[in-house]
Amino acid sequence: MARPRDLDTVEGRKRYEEKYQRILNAAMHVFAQKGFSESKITEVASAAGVGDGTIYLYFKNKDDLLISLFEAKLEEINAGLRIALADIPGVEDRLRKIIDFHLGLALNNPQLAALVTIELRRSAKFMKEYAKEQLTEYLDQWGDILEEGKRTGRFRPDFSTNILKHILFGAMDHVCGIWVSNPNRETVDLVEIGGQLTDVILRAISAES
Amino acid sequence: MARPRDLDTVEGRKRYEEKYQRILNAAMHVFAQKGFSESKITEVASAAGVGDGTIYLYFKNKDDLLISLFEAKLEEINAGLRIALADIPGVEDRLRKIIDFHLGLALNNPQLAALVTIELRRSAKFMKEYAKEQLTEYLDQWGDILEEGKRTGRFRPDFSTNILKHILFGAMDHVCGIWVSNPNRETVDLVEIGGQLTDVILRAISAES
Amino acid sequence: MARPRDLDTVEGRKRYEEKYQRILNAAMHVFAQKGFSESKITEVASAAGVGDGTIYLYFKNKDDLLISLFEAKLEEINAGLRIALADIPGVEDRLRKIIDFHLGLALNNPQLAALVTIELRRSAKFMKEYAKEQLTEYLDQWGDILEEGKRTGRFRPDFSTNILKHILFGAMDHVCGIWVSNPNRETVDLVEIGGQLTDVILRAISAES
Amino acid sequence: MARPRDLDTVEGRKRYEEKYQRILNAAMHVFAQKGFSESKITEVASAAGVGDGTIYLYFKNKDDLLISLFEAKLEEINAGLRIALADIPGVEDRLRKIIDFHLGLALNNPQLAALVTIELRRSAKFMKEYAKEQLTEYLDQWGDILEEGKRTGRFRPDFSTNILKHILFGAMDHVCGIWVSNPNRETVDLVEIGGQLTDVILRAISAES
DNA sequence: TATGAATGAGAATTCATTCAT
DNA sequence: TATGAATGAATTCTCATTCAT
Repeated sequence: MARPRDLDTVEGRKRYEEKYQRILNAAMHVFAQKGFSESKITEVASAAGVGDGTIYLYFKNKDDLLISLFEAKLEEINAGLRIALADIPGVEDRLRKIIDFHLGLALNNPQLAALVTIELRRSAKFMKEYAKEQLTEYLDQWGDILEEGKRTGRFRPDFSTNILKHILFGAMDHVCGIWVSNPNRETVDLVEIGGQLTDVILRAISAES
Repeated sequence: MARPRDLDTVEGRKRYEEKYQRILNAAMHVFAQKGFSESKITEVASAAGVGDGTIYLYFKNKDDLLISLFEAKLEEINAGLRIALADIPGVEDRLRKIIDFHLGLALNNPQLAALVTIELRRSAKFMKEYAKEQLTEYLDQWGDILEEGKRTGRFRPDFSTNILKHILFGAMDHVCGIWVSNPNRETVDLVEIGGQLTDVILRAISAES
Repeated sequence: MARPRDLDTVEGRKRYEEKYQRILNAAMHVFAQKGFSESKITEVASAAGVGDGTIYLYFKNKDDLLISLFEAKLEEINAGLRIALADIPGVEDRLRKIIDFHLGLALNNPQLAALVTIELRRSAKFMKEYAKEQLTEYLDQWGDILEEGKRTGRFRPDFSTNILKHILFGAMDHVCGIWVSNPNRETVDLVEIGGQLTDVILRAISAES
Repeated sequence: MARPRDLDTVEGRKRYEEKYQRILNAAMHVFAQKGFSESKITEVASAAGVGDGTIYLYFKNKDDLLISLFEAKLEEINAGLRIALADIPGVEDRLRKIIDFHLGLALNNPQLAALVTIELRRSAKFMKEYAKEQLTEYLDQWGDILEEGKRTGRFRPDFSTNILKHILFGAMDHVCGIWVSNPNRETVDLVEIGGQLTDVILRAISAES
């Protein structure tokens, strides 16, 4: 692999970035479609409109392509969530928002959602070395809300933030996974699901009961 | 593949069954360890203490081995759950039991839990064609309890059984997945998690709040 | 391979011979159907109604099965031809007879004819080491007639017996091969072919022209 | 198999064609030597001086290699025969030429002759689906001469063109086959054989006898 | 003798990766 | 930089042969 060398010119960096993203997007589509190990580099290359060899100018190998894909997308998602939550005051509303945001991810990019739910788990290696950091940050944003709710007395103090954030995430992840892998996706109502989940969780943790 | 022909003698059927299970168990260990597509038939064979070719006397191909593994184990699990719930009267206790049962699966056979959480999702093909039936039955046992709780007035009537069973299952599945893939497994307390989850869910759906 | 040991009892020899022939016939059918290298020992065994291993009590290996098949059948054919020609006086009639006999082979046992035309050539090894002797004897019976015709003045003296017998055999062999491999065998008239060939050859070599 | 994509540049097409022929020739040698089913792809690859995988860039699989080999060579032969007969006026001379041509094929390329005589018959599949067309065209060129001889009154009208062309071809094919598979090839005189065959056939079908 | 389950050497084929252009 | 033809290691699966029963 030889990373392009004219990265110091603005021109060059832009061209580099553009193709890098193009490959990443192609990989996302192909991997989501057939699964990582059934996907061929050639398929990704032709989906990206580049030569097979070009992939190796931008990524170390096939594994690195998957890793980079997760890194980039998860980072994007984390940033997105941070922005989405930025100006929402109440913890209940923040919780509502975070649930909507997660469901929105699946709605807007089922390809990526499918990849994350299915392939991210595939390899403990990826899980541990690369994606974990980003995933942890994502989960922490959930945890922060729960923590804040406890602190402000809006949420009951007697549950483990750490455990509950996983419970919440797992519930959403599974529900999205079902939706994503469902061929007649239209008939299932993600919004309804979001409402139910919000109700359940608020009823369970609200202090005023 | 030439299924052995002396299945009509009791002797023969026993020997067949014994080796079939031996291979299935070996597959479970190997697949759980390295993931399906990273596992080699040779590895499964030598783990089972048989020749490579022998695998093909019992299974059509590598895919069939995975499918058969899921079919057999999920069936076993469903039967186990049915028995476990058989003589428990109250819905709250039944719910408690079902959560314990699921966590117990992970505790008693992390190998299998890892396989189910990770590899079962791998291929929509498997998901849809083979395992779905068994998975549906498993989820239905969850749904039945929720339904019964509503009917008997113990649970609130205003939640969707169908959605909640997925939420519940997803939460547990994720939490088990985390635990299973966690190298320092000992330090995380699955029982504590089970307790928290039960509390949360009962608080959310109990009618008397 | 352990040739049966009770071959000294009449009883035993008969049983041995019977099964030997049974396997040989099964092999003929199977080999003729799918070709030698596409045929599996299991197929021959089940066609013969014996176990796979039993084949190896009667034949050294798969190659030996083919060799033995050719040896047995060609020997049978040679003997048959010798008898057929035994009491025919004139060389013209003998030539006519030999042509009829060859075509009759194809007519009566297309399976074998297909095998001989196709598989006998396959391996120079078989050709040279085993079948050649029998084939040579067969061809010699053709040569003998031509020789005798020359000697008695019925046939022209100016052709090479050795070459002509090959030409004759080749012509017949090919024509039979076409017929054998022809799916709508019925519509082609082997008898007509025999007549034409006889006419041509007699016109070419008769002395009285 | 991924057929090279730069076939639109003259450069590329030439390089492709060159390697395609190189592999085809290597296959001819190897297949002729050991027979198709005894030949390994690795052997063909190393005989062609390419990697194993390269074969699969040019041919779909091992069978396709054999089929393509026959298609290419038979086409070449048909074209050659057409040219050879182009400017020969008399039917007797044309018949002589066609016999010489066929024997010349064996003389000049015993490898190919061996393949055609032995392996082309191997599989009825190949025979019927692929090679038949080319073989038919070849035989038709024989038939055309016989037909023309009848029409012009040079040949007797009382034989079946259709049958005789097969008789002729069979005779030559067999004789070539013997020669090809004969280790001490030098001692047998193909030219002498050609002369004898021509004499016999002309004596048999000429009208002026 | 007869069996057929077990074996494992062997072969075709795939595909990530390289590298000459 | 970009390409895609070439590679060959690696893997699945087959099937002739063996051997315990």
